[in-house]
Amino acid sequence: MRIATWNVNSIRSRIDRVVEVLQRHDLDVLLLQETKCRDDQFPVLPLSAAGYDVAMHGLNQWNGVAIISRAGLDDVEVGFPGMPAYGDPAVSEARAIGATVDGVRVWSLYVPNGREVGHPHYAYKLDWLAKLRDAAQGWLADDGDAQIMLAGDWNIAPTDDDVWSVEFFEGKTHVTAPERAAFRAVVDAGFADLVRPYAPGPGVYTYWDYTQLRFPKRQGMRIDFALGSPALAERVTHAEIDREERKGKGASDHAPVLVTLD
DNA sequence: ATGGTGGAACATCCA
Repeated sequence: MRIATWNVNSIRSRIDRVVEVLQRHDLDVLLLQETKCRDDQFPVLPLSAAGYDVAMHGLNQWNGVAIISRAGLDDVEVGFPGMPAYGDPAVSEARAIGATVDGVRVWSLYVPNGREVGHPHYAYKLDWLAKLRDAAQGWLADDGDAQIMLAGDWNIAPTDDDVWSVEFFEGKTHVTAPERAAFRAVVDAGFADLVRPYAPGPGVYTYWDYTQLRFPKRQGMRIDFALGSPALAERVTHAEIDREERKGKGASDHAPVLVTLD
């Protein structure tokens, strides 16, 4: 089984690339973030024509997550238990959707950006990650043999090797100690980075800002991850970051991250 | 090895 995660930065503006990625990589499952549309706006037909089903969750033009699968979509769940809301009044955002595909519980996750250190959105980000850790820890406690994938845009560069310049990011979000600790807590709960063994750094990224020629200058960040429970991790036979997909007109600012299971 | 951001309610916000 081949599973990928991708921050697509608008499904409506990228649907042709999504179908092409599904076919080029012979994907069974594609987890999307930043679909940026309501469910009724989601372009389902091109995916149906390609043989895929979709479970989507979008409330407005912001955020939005989806799971595309040609291997089943069971027990679809919107949001994880305990997921925090944001704003005044606090509203639950479209940042998490889960489903079971052929015995694998997959989650498409769009971690809050944080905006600036000290901003309410930064506290929200840390709380969201802590609650995700709690939920995921509970799933493993319930069944230590569960095959669980936590994949998506984590908006965290876990180590200095994961940014093009430590100096550039000093004092900015994505690299602060609390964010890195929150990410590490999920790993420590039993969810390993499934991709890193197959895509070692430094200088290996999943995101490049649209501005300042960041991509051709190879100035990116590794912020998109597929983490897996022990039972899932032992099934991984290959993984890669599709850097080619970041090239050309109409690219997302994120690259797809792919995992192959036996 | 790409083209000086891009996407969305098209005003600004968000990333």
